[in-house]
Amino acid sequence: MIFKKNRVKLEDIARKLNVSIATVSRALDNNPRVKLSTREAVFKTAKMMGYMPNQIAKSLNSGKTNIIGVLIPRYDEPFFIEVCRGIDYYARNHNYKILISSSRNSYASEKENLIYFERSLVDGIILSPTHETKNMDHLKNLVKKGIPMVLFDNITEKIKGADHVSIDDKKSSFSAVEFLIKRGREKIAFIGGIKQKKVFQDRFSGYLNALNKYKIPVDKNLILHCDSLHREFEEKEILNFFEHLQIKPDGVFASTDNYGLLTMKTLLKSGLKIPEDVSVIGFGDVGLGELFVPTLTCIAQPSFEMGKKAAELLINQFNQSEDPNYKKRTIKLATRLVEREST
Amino acid sequence: MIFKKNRVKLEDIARKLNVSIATVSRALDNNPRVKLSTREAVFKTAKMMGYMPNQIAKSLNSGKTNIIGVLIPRYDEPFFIEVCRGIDYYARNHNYKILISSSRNSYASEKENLIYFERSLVDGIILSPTHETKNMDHLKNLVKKGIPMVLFDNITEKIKGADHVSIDDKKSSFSAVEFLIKRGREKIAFIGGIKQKKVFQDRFSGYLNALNKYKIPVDKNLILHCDSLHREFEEKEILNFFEHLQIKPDGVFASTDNYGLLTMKTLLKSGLKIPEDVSVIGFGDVGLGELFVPTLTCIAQPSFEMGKKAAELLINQFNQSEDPNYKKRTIKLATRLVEREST
DNA sequence: TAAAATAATACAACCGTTTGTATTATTGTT
DNA sequence: AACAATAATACAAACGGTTGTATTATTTTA
Repeated sequence: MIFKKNRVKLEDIARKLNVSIATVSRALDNNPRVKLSTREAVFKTAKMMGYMPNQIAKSLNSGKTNIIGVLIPRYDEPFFIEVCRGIDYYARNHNYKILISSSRNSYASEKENLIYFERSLVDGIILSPTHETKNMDHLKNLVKKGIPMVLFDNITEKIKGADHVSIDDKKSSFSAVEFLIKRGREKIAFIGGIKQKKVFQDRFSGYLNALNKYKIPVDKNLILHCDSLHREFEEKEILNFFEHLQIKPDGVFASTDNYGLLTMKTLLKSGLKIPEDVSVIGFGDVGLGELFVPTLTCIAQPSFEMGKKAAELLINQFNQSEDPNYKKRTIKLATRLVEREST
Repeated sequence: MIFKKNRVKLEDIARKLNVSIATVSRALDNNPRVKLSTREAVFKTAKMMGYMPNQIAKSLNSGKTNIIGVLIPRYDEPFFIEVCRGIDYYARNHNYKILISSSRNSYASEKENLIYFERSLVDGIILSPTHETKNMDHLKNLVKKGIPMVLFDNITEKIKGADHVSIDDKKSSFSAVEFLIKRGREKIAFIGGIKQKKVFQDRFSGYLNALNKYKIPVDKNLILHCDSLHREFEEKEILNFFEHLQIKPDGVFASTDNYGLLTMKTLLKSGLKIPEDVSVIGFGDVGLGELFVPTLTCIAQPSFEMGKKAAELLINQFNQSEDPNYKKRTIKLATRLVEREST
């Protein structure tokens, strides 16, 4: 690291001006304790020498890094990227940077990443637990140590001392399915994601609740829980499911937009017309739905907002860190149904 | 930052065991200079007390952060996310972390972010310049200071002392257009991106070169350079373009997959059949093309590989940092044409 | 013009590690 | 048992800043 050795530091400026390091430090901070003329000289010299403060040294003695650790289950999911954008947006405006990491759907990796965050002294953590994360002790321990934390999206279990941001998955999917039912659909298929994941469990519950309310019998054949962790396999799973279906559905509730698109693709190929023969509704609204023909009706989840809110809650925690009774919050953001051509 | 105050540090372990801090430090490092029994006691106590090394202090001391700064023009472009995944993959395996930031297509923000990277003492930088970045002085200065750097994707100008990774945009788009021509297409439209951006200029050149070679006259009406910086507007631009076209094209070369999909959507809506009436070919292969019906033929750009390669080059630079004559490299990764249903 | 008040600056400790060197403890040799 | 050799550990400086307190320089006051 040659370049780090040659860095201009306070000492260099001090030597050049024949003043102490402390004076230079205060001068750059525009501290009135330093004579104006000295301050000006320091500024000038600092600029001339190309001085750049060493953030590491600052952090070491302030105990603050101004970095928020963000842990998501995967990068290749537009929802998470949107959330990150939201976090970044809010954080940037409040002088924080974000350090994003992916747990790649692995509990072990989640733990590892959190350890790294802790070692690096991030000021706080925002994360969405993986589907493998059943035991929350690693999170509870961090919170117990006093590390500010906000959970979002897939909240299996609430953690005392942390904030939570999510949507009401049950209610949202209920209304999606109800929407199909009110349009006269009765053979409604469900395409879910990894069964162990809370959000998908909830979306499934919502589906069941809606059928129940309208006294529509549940047909197990119309239910698919995808469990591919990678894009390439999802399509095959869905294709396979519809190919082997005896009864053709007249409606499909897909628990993500991606599943919704793959469903439409499969159905179209099998010769069905959307929405005439079958209506399809997705979940997420991550920008994919509008690309397709027909465009996909879906439950719009406010991803960017979710990120912004998570960052806001976290930064509030920072500012309240002196107050042990600061009340943590659980926020459910509103979703809405965006009607497009597929229904 | 209460939690940082309560952190267990070497001193606490040292005090408990009645040894010096230096001994604890060496013991945890498994240094044979420390008696085995002492080492064991230190390990045990460290574990018991929940010791976690302070990365900031380590970095200050070593002058190494083990962090790679990654700067991309935008988050909401799957290509960049794929590149980041590739960087992350390689970096992770070599004990580096990545700090991703977005310049949001702004030259000013690019400069700001680089300053932040420099202050934070990242060990090196991987970036894709924005379309606004004409003057490369800020990059040259960093390189001159000795900061390892790798540029990828949109390389306006090569920087002496940095590595470069990209594809051959001209050749790739040439072959895309040639492919259409060989299929008998003659009225081939071009959908480009921001004109100021090198990659799009090159893709346009490739288009022109192909027409030239096959003596097909260039029709300005068939050429569109999109300059929306946000998703929402791109569709309108493309819709508008095709609506006002007098002559209907029999082929379209879209310089990104997203443009390709939007094009297909527009053409399908106007009643044309793909690929019967018009063939469409995209660029990127970022996972969108397979969702659509018909699936999109495209030039596949090895995004993940590009990230991996960039990280590899950067980390090589780290290891050669003592050698001022270490030869920097410019790598062009191969693209390939993936034929799907749209042609 | 000397003492008091205040402005300007310097000194030194600290943040939590690492690491070269000095010191002390233990072992081996005769 | 005395000394050398070696093992084990302690001391202290360094990384680059910040900040409380001490010191020096200047101005004000009587």
